[in-house]
Amino acid sequence: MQKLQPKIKDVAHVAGVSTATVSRALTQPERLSESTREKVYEAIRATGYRVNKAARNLRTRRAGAVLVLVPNLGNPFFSVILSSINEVLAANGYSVLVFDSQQPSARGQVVSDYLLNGSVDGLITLDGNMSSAMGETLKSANMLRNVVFCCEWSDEMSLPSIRSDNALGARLAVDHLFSLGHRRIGHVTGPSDNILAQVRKAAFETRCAELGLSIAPDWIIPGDFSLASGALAAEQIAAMPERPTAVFCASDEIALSLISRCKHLGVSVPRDLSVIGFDDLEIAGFVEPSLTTIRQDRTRLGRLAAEELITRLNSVQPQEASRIVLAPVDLIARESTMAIGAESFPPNMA
Amino acid sequence: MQKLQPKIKDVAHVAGVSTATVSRALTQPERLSESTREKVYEAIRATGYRVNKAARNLRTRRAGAVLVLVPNLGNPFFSVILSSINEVLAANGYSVLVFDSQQPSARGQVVSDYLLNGSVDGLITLDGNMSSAMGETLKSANMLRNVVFCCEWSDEMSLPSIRSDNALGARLAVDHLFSLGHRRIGHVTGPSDNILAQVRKAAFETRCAELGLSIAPDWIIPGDFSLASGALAAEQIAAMPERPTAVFCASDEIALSLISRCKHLGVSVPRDLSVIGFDDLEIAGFVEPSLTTIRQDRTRLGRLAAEELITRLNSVQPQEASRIVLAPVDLIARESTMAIGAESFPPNMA
DNA sequence: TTGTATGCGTTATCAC
DNA sequence: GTGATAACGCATACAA
Repeated sequence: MQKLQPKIKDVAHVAGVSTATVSRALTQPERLSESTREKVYEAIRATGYRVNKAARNLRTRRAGAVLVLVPNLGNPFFSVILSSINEVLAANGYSVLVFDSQQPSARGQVVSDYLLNGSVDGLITLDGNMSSAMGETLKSANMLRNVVFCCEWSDEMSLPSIRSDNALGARLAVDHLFSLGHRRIGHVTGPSDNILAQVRKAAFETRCAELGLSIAPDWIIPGDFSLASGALAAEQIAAMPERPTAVFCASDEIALSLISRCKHLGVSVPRDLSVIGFDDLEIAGFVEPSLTTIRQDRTRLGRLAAEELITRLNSVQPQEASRIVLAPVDLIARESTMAIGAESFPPNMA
Repeated sequence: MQKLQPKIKDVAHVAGVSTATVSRALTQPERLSESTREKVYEAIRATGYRVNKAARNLRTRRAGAVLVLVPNLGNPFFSVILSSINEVLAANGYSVLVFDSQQPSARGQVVSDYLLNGSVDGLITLDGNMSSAMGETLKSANMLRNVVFCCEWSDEMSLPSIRSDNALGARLAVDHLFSLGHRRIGHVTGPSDNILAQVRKAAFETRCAELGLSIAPDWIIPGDFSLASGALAAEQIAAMPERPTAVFCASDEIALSLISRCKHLGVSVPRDLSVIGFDDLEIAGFVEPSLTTIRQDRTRLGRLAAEELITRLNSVQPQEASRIVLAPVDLIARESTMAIGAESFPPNMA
């Protein structure tokens, strides 16, 4: 295609040095005398030379790239994380390869290939459902030490994991509602096979028990994090003879659509029902009523995961096998929750 | 790291053939006799061999990867597109490299490197603001024929472009409002340097003129596609002595937050103000009132862009330089717009 | 149909 | 501090 792309040899010729010297100027400039170093730089500028990535990768047996596995790229929750991962990795000279783990494609094979054929040096997965096949792949490729979980994780694999303090988040949610006087609290869950959903639900139940709240079985409504499941949950709640006065949703998407559907059904939020979400999507602050929620610092999650991986990639020493980093969460009190029995409205934080 | 990774030579040895034959089994299986082909496959299975990507790339002078440039990865509008791009490219054996073009990093240099150092074979950019420097880079790398614009584009570069019919969208919006009896229509724009914002605004004004509507200057409210700008626009509208009865927003995010803020300000949507958005984000159907909007088929946009690029990458023949594909848009009428003067409506809980 | 031999562009190992 | 030179692992032109 481009026959004219200069190679290291051309630069060496122009600079009047050997190819080895040019290579050094690129990778360990401090080992050259200043004069030759400048000569080489000048030659590089003059020729417009760029190192050929494939050749370098072949020789160094590294890829300079990281694979990020995202469950459902279309979900707005993940894109911010992806962005901050990208930022940190780019700043450290790594490329970001992205793959949607819920894609129709025969993903097992595809992902394995990335790992085994040297396309990437490491993996950050936002998907906690790692197949055992993939675990085997990682092990066989000696890549277990180059994997970092972000947000989600798998209890079966003891790998480093950057995650929000989900249990704390659930407790904060329950405590918030409790302090507002709520004693009848429901919960719309995430998918039962999702680790986040499991942890949040368990912590919800534990906290309720600690506070002496009795939760009717039908107040635990199965969902899947999606907008659709939030709307469904609203229908169920509206139809209950004994409604909860508040509901803790496992995601903001659930909460947002639940609130909207409730309005349609004549259930007013927060007057008839207080609603609290999880995530703090950007839009949570821009709806009416604005959404009380548990904030996850997605930017930090992505950044920490990227930094953790880079540390591992750069160090020869085996790192602590399964480092778990809990990122803090915060309760963001907005308008979708209010004190029980309280008349009227907004920023009513009793 | 992994000293044991089998190479093509090992497979050849096990299969009792030459390395060339193994290579052929991988790239042009039809040129081998069935017996040897099977022998090779078996050996590959037995050894657990995987092609070394770097070596292949070096030899073939291809990367098997595509760079996708996304302006603000955090914006939910783009992630669905990214997902469908990923799907098509993966199905065709290409990896997806993603880069946030609004990243703090010295992006010009970084992106240029991707293109010049052979990391990628082509580029799909969702960012229409292509710097002239980058245009030069592409030209010098002979990569101009491997670039496809998706969603946004640049009029200065005649490159293939997959985009929604934005002008039609704006017309549909105006016509919808007009048919509902609205004669005083406002518009919240996107960023003035954005091509989509420009086209939508121009088409809005043209259509209004065609319909004989006079638009007060202050009804054209500058925005930037963001939630924040929608809320600001609501403030401005509420404060107007002569309000429009309807407003066409350049994005769903603008529309959604505009509606919410309007409620806070005592302006009821759609009773006092009809609002129509642009994009049809998933959440548009899950808010209350649900959002009337112009639907863009994001999945199709991504898929078409990916397919267009693949066609170009696979063909030696020079393709039509600047093919423009207009993806259809649709008006999705929901609850945020209503006939003027019409008394009440759905969930209008006053 | 299959094997032999060369080169893709770089970095690492030696010497000097 | 710098220069030869041998890999890195694969695909392909050419022979057979």
